[in-house]
Amino acid sequence: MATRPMYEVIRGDLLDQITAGALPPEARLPSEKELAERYRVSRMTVRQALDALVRERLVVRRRGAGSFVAPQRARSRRLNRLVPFGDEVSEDVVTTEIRRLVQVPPAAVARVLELGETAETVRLVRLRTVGGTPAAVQESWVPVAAAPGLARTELIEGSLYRTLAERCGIAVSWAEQEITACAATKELAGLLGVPQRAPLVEAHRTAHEGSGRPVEHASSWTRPEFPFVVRLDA
Amino acid sequence: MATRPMYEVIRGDLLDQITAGALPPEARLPSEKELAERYRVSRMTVRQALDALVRERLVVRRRGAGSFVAPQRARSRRLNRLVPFGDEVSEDVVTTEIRRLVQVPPAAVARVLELGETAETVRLVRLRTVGGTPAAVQESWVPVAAAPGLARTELIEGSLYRTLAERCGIAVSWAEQEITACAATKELAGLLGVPQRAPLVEAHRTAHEGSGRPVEHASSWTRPEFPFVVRLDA
DNA sequence: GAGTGGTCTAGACCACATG
DNA sequence: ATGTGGTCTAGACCACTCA
Repeated sequence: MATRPMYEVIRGDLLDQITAGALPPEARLPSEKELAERYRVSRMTVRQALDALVRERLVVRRRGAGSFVAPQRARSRRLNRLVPFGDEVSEDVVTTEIRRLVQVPPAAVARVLELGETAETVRLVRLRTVGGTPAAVQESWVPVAAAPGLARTELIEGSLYRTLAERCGIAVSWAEQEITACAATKELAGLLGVPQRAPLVEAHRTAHEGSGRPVEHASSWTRPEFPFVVRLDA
Repeated sequence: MATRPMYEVIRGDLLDQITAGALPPEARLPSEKELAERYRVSRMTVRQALDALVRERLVVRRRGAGSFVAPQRARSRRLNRLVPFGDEVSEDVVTTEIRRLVQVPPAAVARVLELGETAETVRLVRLRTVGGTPAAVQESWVPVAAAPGLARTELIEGSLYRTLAERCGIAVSWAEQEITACAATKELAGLLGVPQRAPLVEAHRTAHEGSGRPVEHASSWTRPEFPFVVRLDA
């Protein structure tokens, strides 16, 4: 019996009640004391559960008053998260077309991946389509040394990160992304179905595993109808 | 004596040692037990201090091994934070030119600010200049009702948020931002010194106070040499 | 095996919000 | 005045890492 910690259990129960609507936005949660009694657990353990929900912005605490489900607008979707492309963009059907080859990357890419100038990478170029219209081109480089086998595996549902996780044992944990704008080159214009020199959203991302080792560098070009959404905190 | 909580004191001490370099990246911190003894405090209190540093990504824990200062590359600047424009862009000299007037905003802006169709706002248009070259145009709307006095106050160092905080008692706590691309209109091209139809980074932001009430809606157009940088987590 | 962080207890006193 | 969350104690057992 792989027994989860009690604070995880409590957090899960409260999360279920919040997402199911049994605890609607602004509703008061049971007090810490009451939860402690209900779960036959000490108050510190209840606080661990609530701490997690507060960090996830689902709950706010008010000293002297109680803990409350966060107002809807404070929740703001799954922002600043690394999510598969499909989840990023609505509910429409997402398809992916792939080109893949093994090659030595440009020097700038080798540098951010902390590779020597001659190390090989798997280069993936994907065309993402949403509801039938082309939305984005993504070009990724993954060091061959980091993910042996990637060159010979099919991508799981077009998702590089799922493939790295389930086929190569590499868990991407965080990434830094630069977002800017550019004019469509002739090639991008053709792929994305926009006029040459049309404005595109250009992004450059470096993804890392938990240890901090870089495992992917990617560039993407997206039609402006598909903006990036970011949450900022003070 | 406004006595800070002990876990804040401990966190502060460790933070100082990390930023001063006394505890360099990858260095092992004293064990929780040792810190507890040193500060004459229980281990749970030490853990509160370490929890905070872990959330700030300055420290990583390894069960059975110890707690360590996070590797440099995992820290990644002050990302996903609401910072004054000057802090966003390097060390260059930033100047600001301001136009300000009171007017009823477009319907789309009124809606996100949760205002009636006839409510007035302070509209600020700022031209941001970095090292002498124009970098961005920012257009902000702030409800007059939320910030009475804003219409008659000078901005503190060109910063709307500092002014709201120090002159109007409004603490902006978080914002949601949409980033996309557009082609420079004739007017933007003139202000930013780029050709007409040149690609620009376009962003739309709604900022909220802690209570969740929206206090600003802003749009900005930035030359692509000044990208947005975002950190994403799994 | 010794030391580390992960989880948990059963209390306590305090500052604060609300009726 | 009552009840809430904020802070803190002085222990405990466990799972894990490392020498």
